Amino acid sequence: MAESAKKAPRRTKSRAPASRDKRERILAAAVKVFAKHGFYATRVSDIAREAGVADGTIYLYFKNKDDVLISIFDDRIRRLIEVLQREIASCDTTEERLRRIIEIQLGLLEEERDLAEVVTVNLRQSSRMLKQYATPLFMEYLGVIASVIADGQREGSVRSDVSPRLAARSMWGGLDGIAVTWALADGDPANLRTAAKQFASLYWAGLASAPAQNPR
Amino acid sequence: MAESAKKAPRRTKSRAPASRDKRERILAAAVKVFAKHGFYATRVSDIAREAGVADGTIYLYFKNKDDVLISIFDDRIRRLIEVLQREIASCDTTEERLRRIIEIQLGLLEEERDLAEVVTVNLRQSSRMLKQYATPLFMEYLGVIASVIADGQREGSVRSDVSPRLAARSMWGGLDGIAVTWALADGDPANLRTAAKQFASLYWAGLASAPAQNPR
Amino acid sequence: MAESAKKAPRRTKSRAPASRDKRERILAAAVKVFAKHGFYATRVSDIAREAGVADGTIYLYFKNKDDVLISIFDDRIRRLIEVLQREIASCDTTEERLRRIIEIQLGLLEEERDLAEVVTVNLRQSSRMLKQYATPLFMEYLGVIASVIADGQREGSVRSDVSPRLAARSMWGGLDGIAVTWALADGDPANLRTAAKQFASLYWAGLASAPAQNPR
Amino acid sequence: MAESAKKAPRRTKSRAPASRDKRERILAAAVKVFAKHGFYATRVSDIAREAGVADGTIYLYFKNKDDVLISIFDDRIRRLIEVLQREIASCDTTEERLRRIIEIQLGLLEEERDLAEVVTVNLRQSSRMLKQYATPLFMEYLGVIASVIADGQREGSVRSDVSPRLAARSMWGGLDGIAVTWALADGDPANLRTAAKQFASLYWAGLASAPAQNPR
DNA sequence: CATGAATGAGCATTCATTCAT
DNA sequence: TATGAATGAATGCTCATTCAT
Repeated sequence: MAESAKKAPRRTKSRAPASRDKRERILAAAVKVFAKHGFYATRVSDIAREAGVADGTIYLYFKNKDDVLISIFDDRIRRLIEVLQREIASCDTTEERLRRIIEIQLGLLEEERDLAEVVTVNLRQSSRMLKQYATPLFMEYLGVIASVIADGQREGSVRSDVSPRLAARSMWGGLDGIAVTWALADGDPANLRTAAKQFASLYWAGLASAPAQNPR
Repeated sequence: MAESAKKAPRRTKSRAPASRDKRERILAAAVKVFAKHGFYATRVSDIAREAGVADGTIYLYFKNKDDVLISIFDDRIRRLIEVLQREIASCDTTEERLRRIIEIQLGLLEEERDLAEVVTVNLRQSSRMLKQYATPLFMEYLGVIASVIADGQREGSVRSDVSPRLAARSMWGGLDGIAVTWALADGDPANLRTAAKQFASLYWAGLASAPAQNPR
Repeated sequence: MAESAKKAPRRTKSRAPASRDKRERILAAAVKVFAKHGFYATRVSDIAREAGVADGTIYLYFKNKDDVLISIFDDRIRRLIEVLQREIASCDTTEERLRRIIEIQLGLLEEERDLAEVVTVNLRQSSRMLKQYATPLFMEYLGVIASVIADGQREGSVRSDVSPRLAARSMWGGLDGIAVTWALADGDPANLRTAAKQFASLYWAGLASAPAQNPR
Repeated sequence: MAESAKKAPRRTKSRAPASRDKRERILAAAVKVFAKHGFYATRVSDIAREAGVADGTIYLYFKNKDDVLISIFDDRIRRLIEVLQREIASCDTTEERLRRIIEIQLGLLEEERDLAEVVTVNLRQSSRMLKQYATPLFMEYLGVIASVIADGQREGSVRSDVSPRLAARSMWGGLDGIAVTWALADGDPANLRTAAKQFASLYWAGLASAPAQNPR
């Protein structure tokens, strides 16, 4: 504290909206490095360097490394759910709603590929504790999709012989499968948009109650 | 934990049968502990204890811990592909073939839940190296499904406006999504069988070229 | 544990100087334990304990165990070379210079017997990497001696029918041979001083260009 | 023993003068690999492979890895001492005897460079136990040289103001120094022979009692 | 609040040695 | 005797976490 020569430069940002800002910066950094190297291969110091803070600082905002990952889920997925719900509300038909969800979930890959990678890849490795935290949130996300489907069943646009929950699971899984292989293989945005359209068509064809919905 | 079955022979050093048998035992043990604690949380000594061998013995059969995981993929998935191809050959229609694949992939969960967990969970965490090894094999697996779909398109039973590759991806993903949430949630075999039926219906409805295949 | 000696200076927040101290302490500890047990038999934790630091701390200052040994060579021999050159500069004749070198090299044994042991013993075991690092430095040391001899030849005090390089090698070897056997055998400082005198006489007699240099 | 398919090939030599022969082969192999990689970096299995025997076989002939190195010293140096003594006996003058010793010790490098490397390099690393065994033998070797010098002093050809023991040490050391740097640097046999001549001249000039022995 | 040097538990891997065959 | 699969103790190194400044 008495060392003069040190305080001067202060390269760690402008000090103003500190707390909130720094937490955010750490999360963003974590998303980036987790996506690149995976949770286990990422060192806390990697996150710190990427965020431009000291290692110890991370422990002022998060309980431990696990907590950083948990917080990503918490922050980001919660936000995603909000976006989803807003979009859903602005759609008129169930088909449109599902199409929108598909676009958003796959679109996430383009806009925030890192985040998608983290959510997708890291949901599974996780320690027990992490699983405990991440699962409910993930279930909530699935719940949003499931309720769109359930609503569709109620209004008659969706066949009633499938469990909304199951349909939601398989939709999420299908999208995830596309995402994983897309990331593994080409990574071309154009292909992704084509994939979104085809998947939507496929999925809605499977789900719609009416006859003849397969486009010729 | 195999306590009973193991203690009897105990360090009587039944040297003879060795090699093949022991490698197999290590792999089986690895599947078990990887499934329970995940790849990263599993120590090599855990595998060794489970397999009833010394730590060092593992290195007589595998290059390192990564190699154990890779070998699981290699051995097991290769076997799975063989089973799949045999089953496919014995089916008459594309619908039947896809239904069979769905049953097998989900059925794997019941018979070899640990293996399914390992394959499912660990395909993604993995180091670069692992990814390198696992991906081609996984692509081969997808290829089997894709070719069934392509065949279906050729014979006219499958709509031709979707890429077989994409359809395969989303099918695998859907099944995987069901598997993950099933494992995370209930884990009741009955539910799994129901899920298989519903998913098959859903998926085929989406994929079939003809009209009106949605059961009333 | 160095409790006392450490807390005092603690002034400079600028990590480097504070570090300097600890790095030095680790090197000193390493010299001590390497000398006692040899490089291979010494565990990193031995060095750490001797230095009063944690195992991990060593890796803040050195890349690995090899690097510790390399650093000893680097630091110490560089220092030795400097001393040598300063001393050489302050001598008037070649004979005096060589006598001085002999005294210094053998004298090192008394003052820093551990260091001498490490330098002497470990120059040879070493991994390839170590050899790579140690050799050039050692060659530089030999070069100092060789240039003294070459100067002697130029001014006519040293016979010109021997290669300065070879003469330097054999001088270093002779001193080293004395050192090794001295350490192995008695270890009596008095004997060492006698040895230094006799060797100087012997060596100069062999090297001098003039006749009759054997003292009666 | 009951496995038929195994005994047939019998690639492990002709079985006749087994024991002696095999021990010898192991020692020769050990010299080779110790020279190449050093004692510590050499695995017992390396020696075994080089010798064409099984790992376990080595323990039928030697107590442990250390014992192999000790045995090399014992066998080889004992032999070297014998050679030296025979050669010495066949020389007429002290000068000639020393010249012969120099030639033999340096010549060893050419003929049995590996052995020289082992003796030279490994004398020093060694565990305590090894030191215990190797030192006396080494001292015996030095004793041979020392006694030649002592004889020379008695007959008046060698100056009497140096300790024969010290002279022997420095001679061995000088030769060793030349050897080490020769191995490190060029490795050209021609240079080695030149070195032998120069060193002999240098050394004898230093040691001789008479005046004017420096060749013009 | 922020820092980053220090800590030390934890773990993969190696390899000398044993021993059933 | 000879074998080599199996053993398991031993250890270098990493990295999440702490805490004095």
